[in-house]
Amino acid sequence: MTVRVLLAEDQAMVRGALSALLSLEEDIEIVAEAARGDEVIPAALEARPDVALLDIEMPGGDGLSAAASLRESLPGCRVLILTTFGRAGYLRRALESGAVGFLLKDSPAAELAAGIRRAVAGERVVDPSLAVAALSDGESPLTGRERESLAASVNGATIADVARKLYLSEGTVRNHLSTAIKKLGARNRVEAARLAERKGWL
Amino acid sequence: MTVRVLLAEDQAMVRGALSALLSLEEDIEIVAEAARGDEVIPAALEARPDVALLDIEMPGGDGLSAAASLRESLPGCRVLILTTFGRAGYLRRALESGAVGFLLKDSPAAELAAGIRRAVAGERVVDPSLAVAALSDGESPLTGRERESLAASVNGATIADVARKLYLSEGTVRNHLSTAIKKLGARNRVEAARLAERKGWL
DNA sequence: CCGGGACCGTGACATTTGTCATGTAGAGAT
DNA sequence: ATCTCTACATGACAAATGTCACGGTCCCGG
Repeated sequence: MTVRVLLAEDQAMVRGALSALLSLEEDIEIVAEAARGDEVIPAALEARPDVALLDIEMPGGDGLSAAASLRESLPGCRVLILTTFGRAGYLRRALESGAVGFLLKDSPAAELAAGIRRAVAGERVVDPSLAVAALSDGESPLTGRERESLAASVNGATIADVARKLYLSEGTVRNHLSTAIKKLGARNRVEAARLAERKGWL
Repeated sequence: MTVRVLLAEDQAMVRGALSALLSLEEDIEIVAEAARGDEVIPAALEARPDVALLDIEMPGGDGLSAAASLRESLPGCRVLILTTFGRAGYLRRALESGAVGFLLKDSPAAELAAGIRRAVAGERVVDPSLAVAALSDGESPLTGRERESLAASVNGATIADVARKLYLSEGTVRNHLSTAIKKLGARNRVEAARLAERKGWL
């Protein structure tokens, strides 16, 4: 009885390599591949996989929202998230989205097949060190507006730009950014954005 | 006659997957692996590969400088750079470092083995679209000090911090950043840094 | 109902950042 | 020798950013 796997990963060479890696396993079969977030659902409906292996960072919609929709349209399919970044916020959101596991590309290659088998067996698959980090990092201290303001100013946008985008006064945006900066112990909104980003709070 | 390959890539799972992919080829053999930049030279001296496949972004020294040292300590070994980012500056620096090829992780998986064979045959291996981009992007318009000032202010450092680090007056740093901003058509030093970074000019 | 308390919104004010005019030094052309 | 061009350095000034004190709304527990 082989496990039917859908593989979603945007970098073609990595996708092909992972496919080769999994094809070495007798009991695992790649039945569908996706290069973009919005290709996941159609491919899954077509191929009916037992397990979906999703990257987070993809063009056309990220893996977390794909996981959520997959949860609805194909409830029997277990979702495993496979990503580069061990951000606590990612893990939390992944589990909220109905994923049963969270693997890091930094982990040994052998854990991939093992994780798939454990997912099929109904277990949760989470890197232990990552779970600890998620607990210690905890929840985001940012309020909704603070998060929005910070997120809108990541790529060099002016405060005036952010204010326009959020339909707020410039003073208000400055204030939200200021409190965010203080909460995160940063010197700038730039540094604040970097820190929040790294924790997965954006 | 099999090709002996060294594989340097920091993400263990990707490394294992690429290894599996290449092992499927009859005429290719992985004789060494490295997870960090500074492991490349020792591993190469030990295993004497015909081809070194190097990622750029690695802890412990990047793949470009590893390529340069490899050029000296093992001149017979062809160097192929394998990276996520098709930045023009990366390509230029890679070729300056003595690499014979430059592959993108976005390319199809089949190009990897093909690229290795072409490298062994003495050909240059460069993605054509990337070569065009490199030519159109051209050289960096930034002067030395401008580049330094920008690079020092990427992660949210204050102008005062940058001035201290470079032993300059604050006004001077402001001026270098200002010209850099104007040259790149940016609104901020943040945006300027992002643009320059993406072109590989940092 | 009546405080807290959390979140949001705003303008005044101080600090930081970006722009400009100006000056110096070296390299190459005339 | 002089002229020109580029890179570098600096301080004065204008514009953007960060901080602060203040109100308003909503919700929850007493």
